[in-house]
Order: sequence, then C-alpha cells, then structure tokens
Amino acid sequence: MQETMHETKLDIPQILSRLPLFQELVPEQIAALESACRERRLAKGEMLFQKGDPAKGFFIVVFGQIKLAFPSSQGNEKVVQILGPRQSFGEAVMFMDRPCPVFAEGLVDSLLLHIGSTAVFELLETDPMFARRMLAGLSMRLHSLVQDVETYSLRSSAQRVVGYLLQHCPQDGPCEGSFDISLPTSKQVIASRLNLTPETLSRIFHDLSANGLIAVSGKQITINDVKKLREFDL
Amino acid sequence: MQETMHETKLDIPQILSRLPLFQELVPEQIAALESACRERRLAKGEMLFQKGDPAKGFFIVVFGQIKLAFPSSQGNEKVVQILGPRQSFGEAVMFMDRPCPVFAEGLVDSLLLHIGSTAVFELLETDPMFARRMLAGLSMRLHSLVQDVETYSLRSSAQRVVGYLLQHCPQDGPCEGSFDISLPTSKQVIASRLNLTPETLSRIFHDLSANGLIAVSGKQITINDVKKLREFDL
DNA sequence: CGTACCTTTGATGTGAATCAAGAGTAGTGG
DNA sequence: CCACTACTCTTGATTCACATCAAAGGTACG
Repeated sequence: MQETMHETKLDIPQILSRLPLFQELVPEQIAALESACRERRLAKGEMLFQKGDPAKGFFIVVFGQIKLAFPSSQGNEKVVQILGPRQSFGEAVMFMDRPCPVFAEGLVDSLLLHIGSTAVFELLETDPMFARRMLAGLSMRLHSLVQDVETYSLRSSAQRVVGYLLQHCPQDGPCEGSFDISLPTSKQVIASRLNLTPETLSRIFHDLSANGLIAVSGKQITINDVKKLREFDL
Repeated sequence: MQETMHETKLDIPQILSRLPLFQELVPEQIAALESACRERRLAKGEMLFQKGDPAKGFFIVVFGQIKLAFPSSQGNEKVVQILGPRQSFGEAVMFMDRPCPVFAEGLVDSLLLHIGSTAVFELLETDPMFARRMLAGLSMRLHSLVQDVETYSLRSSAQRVVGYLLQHCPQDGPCEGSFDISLPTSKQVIASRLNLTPETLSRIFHDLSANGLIAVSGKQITINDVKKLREFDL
C-alpha cells in the first residue's frame, strides 16, 4: 500500500495539492510550487541537516519517518518531534535568518520534498488565503510545543507516558473500552521524545502492565481500559 | 520617564507604528488598526484571561509586565514567559480555533492594547508584507520555545540560571569584564520561568556568589566575570 | 548463526524537590 | 514613625523520582 524507495515516478502535483497547507491552490499555483520543489531521498540513519545549518525552504515527508532532535555534549540526544507522511517541517527557520535549532535524521528510509523559500514567498505575495494557512500551521506547531513544555514541567514520567498513549488512541472522543496502538518507532526514540531514559520507559510500561491497564508486546500496545488509564494520576 | 496608570491620553497610532510588526504600515492602515484596538488596564495580580479561554485578538504591552503561565493541580504554576513593554502575545491562538493553553496575569499594574482579530485578518488580505512580518514573529516565538525545551531537557538547574543571566547581559557580543543586571521581577517568578523552585534558585545564586562569579543584592546582580560564567559547565 | 542493537531488570546514586524554620523586606494603618 | 501583617527570600535537613551503571535476555538482519 505504501510507495517504496524504488518507485521513481511521483505525482508531485497530487501530493502537494492534498496537503492541508496547499489545499485550494489553483493548478497554476501548484505548478509553480512543483518547479520549486526537489525530491530528497534519505536513508535510515542518514542526516538531512545539522543543528545550526541555514535553511532556504522547508520539507514535506512523502513517506518514511524523520526525527528532529538536538544533540548533547554527552552523546545522548533529545528528540523534539517524530514526523511521518504528509507532515512538514522547517517552515519556521525559513522566516527567520536564524540557523536551525535542531537536526533532522531519517528513522527509516524516507522520501521528502523540499520546497524552496522563494516559491513560498511568491505565493505569500499573491495569496492571502495561503498566508492564513501558513500562519495557522505555525500556530498549531507553537501550540503543541507549549503543550510539550507544560507536559515536561508539570507531569511525572508515568503521566507523560500515559498522555502519550492516550494521544495515540485512534479517536480522542469519550472512547471507552480497549484500543490497540502500534508504536511508530523504537522505544528508545519514544523515551527521548518523552524526556526519559529507555530504562525508565521500560519500567513504566512494566508497571502499567502489572496494574492491568495496558498490555505490551513489542511495538503493539493494548490499552485495556481507556477510562482508567485517563484517570491515572499517580 | 515612564507613563503612569493615570495618564489618560495615549497616542495609539504612534505606539502601533513603532512596533516591529506594524512598522511600514501606511497611516490609513494604522488608523484601521486603531479603531479595532481597545485599551485594557490590568492591576497587579489581576487575571487577563484564563487558560482555556477563547481569543478573538491579541495583546500588546504598552507598559507594565505580564506573565503567561499554566496552572497546576497542586497550586504551583509554571511560568512560560514574562512580557514587557512593546511585546505582544496571543497571536497564535487567534489563528487556531483552539482555546488558549496558558493564562495571563499582571505582575505589576499594566496597560495593554487589544487588537481585534478581524482587523488583523483584513490586514492580512491586503498586505503581504504584513503577513510576512506576522510569520516572522510567530517563527521567532517558535524558535525561543524550542530553545526552552532544549534548555529544560539538556541543562542542569545551575546551567539554566547561568544561561538566563547571560541572556540578560546588556549586549551579547564577546563581552568581557563585569555587568550589572536588574532582575525584571521577583525571584520566585524567575525560578518558575527556569523550571525550578525558589529554594533551588536561591542556593544556586549562593553558590555562584561563593565562587566569586556573581554578586547578588536584592534584584541587582553583578556578573564579575562574564567569560568565566560562560565557561561554567558544572 | 553470529554480530549488533534494542529492551528489560536489578542495584545504586544523585539532583533537585519538599518540608520546616527563620530572616529579611515591603506595604498598611494607627 | 512605629508596630503589624504579609510576603519574599534564605538556609538546613530530609526525601524521592528518575538517571546511571551494569548485566543479562531478545530481536533483527547480514
């Protein structure tokens, strides 16, 4: 169902026009973007850019998985975000003349599109609706970063894990009963994303299992009782 | 030199046109903003809005000081940002239909301007340059939040304090020698901003003083040796 | 089928929070 | 001007959540 690294032909206009950011653009706007856009294949473990690099555009994930993180002196790194298909990143640095605050690395073999900044600026000149979408997109990202800060500051490690699991429930409504979640990547990366060590994440999964709240089998997590898990407040 | 709470007449066009966001707007654009703009006086300790409130515009600090923070179950709160004159906040929530993730409270008696969102959207329709400034503004905020996440995740409490002091040096260049800093608000608020308890901040100030790196006298902090402080890496 | 990495589990360590008093430092009103 | 109250800040003793260190499974993959 998913495209592979060896499939060479991409319908770039279709990919672009399906993104929230570019919906409602007319074909000629899409065409302009297409010509400002370059494919970039990234192998698992390969670095896309380093912290401190300048940016002259932003990226869209077509398929694969990318992590954004900052490096640390002692080799350990802190994962800021894990990105999957149809997500974009790097917009913010494009609008500043600051170097990128994080580095980007492929978690698996991936295909990205790079949109040059001049095309974006031209679109901005002529299409106020696009500007609004762009602003909305940045605002959403700001919002989720603020939530991250709240989570890191105010919640215990177990609460962060529970929050993560609940966020990844298929639907977010008043869902009762049990759900199955498949972790998007290795537990060490998720641990870093949640600001904890792999050991601590492992122990928390163990505890939640022991209390019958979840069941863990590799990357498959079964949430037995969403309601109880939500009430979890150690 | 500073306006007081009792000075009633404000030159709103001048205030607006001096803001980075609104520079280069023509007088009639400023006039449109002025009519969409309401004064809001806020006493020390008074709440401007609660976490969860919707927003139909954003705020500019004319004078005074505002803190943005999230509340916590156990009464302790986490300060996200401390805002002073000529700074604005609340733009991001305006572009989403999400409730505000933080609350805002006056740290001292303050005067704010509120700009209605419809005026902003109209400006966005007609002025691409304004859109670009708005995007740049949000990007900067995103950038500093990412830096906060990095700081909280990767640096020890003492390093966070040192970083805070260095950020507040008069200039940021290769400054040698000593500087005087005046803390913008109480130490407890600063402690919360740095994600630590007042006790811990006090101890760190004590240690830095004992090592001769700084001298503390109330809100006055003297940095004796900027270079040594910068090399501080516990 | 062996090497390399991911994950789990246990023992131990530690940075910063919490708890508990005191010691400034303001503002307030008589 | 001096209590009086109410914070804010400091200092010490203690606790605790989580990291670190260490070692033994698991699992994937060439």
